Amino acid sequence: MSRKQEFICGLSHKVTIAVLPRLNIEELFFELNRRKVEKEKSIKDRLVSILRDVMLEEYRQWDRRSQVSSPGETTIFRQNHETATMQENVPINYTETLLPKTISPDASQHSSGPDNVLKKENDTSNEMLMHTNLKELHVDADQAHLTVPQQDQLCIMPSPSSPTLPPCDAPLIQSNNTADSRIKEEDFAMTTEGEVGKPCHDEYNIDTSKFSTQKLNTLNSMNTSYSETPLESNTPVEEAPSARCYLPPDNGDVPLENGCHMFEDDQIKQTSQASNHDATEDYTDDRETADSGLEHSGEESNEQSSEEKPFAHSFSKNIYRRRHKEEMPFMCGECGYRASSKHRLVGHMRTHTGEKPFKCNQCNYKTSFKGNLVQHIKRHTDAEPYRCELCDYQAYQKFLIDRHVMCHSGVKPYKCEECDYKTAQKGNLTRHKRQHTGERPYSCQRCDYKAGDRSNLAKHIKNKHH
DNA sequence: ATCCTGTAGGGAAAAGCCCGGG
DNA sequence: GCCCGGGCTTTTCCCTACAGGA
Repeated sequence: MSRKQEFICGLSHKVTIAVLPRLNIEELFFELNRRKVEKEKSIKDRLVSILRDVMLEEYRQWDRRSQVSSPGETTIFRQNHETATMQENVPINYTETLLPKTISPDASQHSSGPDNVLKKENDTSNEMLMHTNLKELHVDADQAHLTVPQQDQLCIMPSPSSPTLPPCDAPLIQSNNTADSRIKEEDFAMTTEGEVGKPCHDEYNIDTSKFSTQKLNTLNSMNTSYSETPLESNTPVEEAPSARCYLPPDNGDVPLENGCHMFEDDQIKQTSQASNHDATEDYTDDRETADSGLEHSGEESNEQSSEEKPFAHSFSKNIYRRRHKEEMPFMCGECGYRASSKHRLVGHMRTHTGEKPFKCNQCNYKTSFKGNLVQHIKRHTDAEPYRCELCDYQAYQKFLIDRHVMCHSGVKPYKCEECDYKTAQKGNLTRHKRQHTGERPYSCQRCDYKAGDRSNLAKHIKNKHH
């Protein structure tokens, strides 16, 4: 798929088809419903496949229309779900990502009304959240010149009776205008869904009346200052963060910079809490029981520990599992990455901003993650705590010693599908496959030589041109 | 000289796990 | 006691360099 397609077929401004597998099944259903595609009971992979096909078809239709229309000029418009069909309007981009909190069989029974408009409900357990990023309508740079149409072409003016639609009083911002990445209230505009409140499936009903717009109050002045203590003798220097992070004023969704949003999923929370009891009965964790026996080795101590706090132990652990494995309420609007907590998402956002606040004071190394700096600093020490029992190899990372031991064992889990080649490292298989594809991405600047491996090109240059 | 492979170093990013405070 | 934020550690993925045999 071309980069162009990747960007155009997104669920929202920058979310691409590649993100589809990371969406919740509820989100997939919702997006399908939004596109008026008949859904079926299906596993998530199937839904992803369906939605991907739909999005590609939309793009193809749009592409054909673009070619028919005057070349060199493309108009941004939004799909009017009320009046237009997919054949008539093919969206370049969607400006909002709607995240239903849950799919309830009786969701259609939920009331809807004006009270829900832009209202932070006291009980948010049933609230479905959405976020918008109208201002970040991105179109690939190599696309045709964009003409911003009139406001009525851009925005779907919400019906007065629509319970979820704030007024659209601002035109969409031209896609390449990204100077100010902050989301303003005026930038919000929800499309009126033709299927609002209408069951989309016998069992999976999405009541869009339960959606509310995210809270728009951003605390721009808040700074994500880092207060890292120096790492022992190496004392990594900490840079002042250049990017600000938008933190939630309350329980609302949180727009972060660069289209990053956080979602508060109270419904999921409630569901998880409701399931806590059952989960605790099934939960066992060998490692934790082992840890509890540090002072008293053996099964006895473990059993004793469990007896002392039979419920607290499993409940606490269960909370951990719920937090870190089941709930992922914080989503990055850039790539669809989901995090279990805000600080994880903040860290993730550094991968998009390029912020690298952690610096090694012994070299120029910078990183976005403190843990990586800790790993890096080990390089500057002589300590290599991991040693191979079969040879003299030593490593400062456990992963390195594990991989090394794998070489001794002769285990080669990566197999080529086209020949009998096997290897212990995935990268080797990737490199090997270039033989079958004939790919030689590394070209010599001084002759016609091309290599499938960078090191071979380096050898060639060294031998031929030096 | 070139191709191919094995091995290993290291960075980036995310996940796992834990703890303290509200 | 519970929940949340956040810190530290570990794991995973990927790219790359280097050496050596064919």
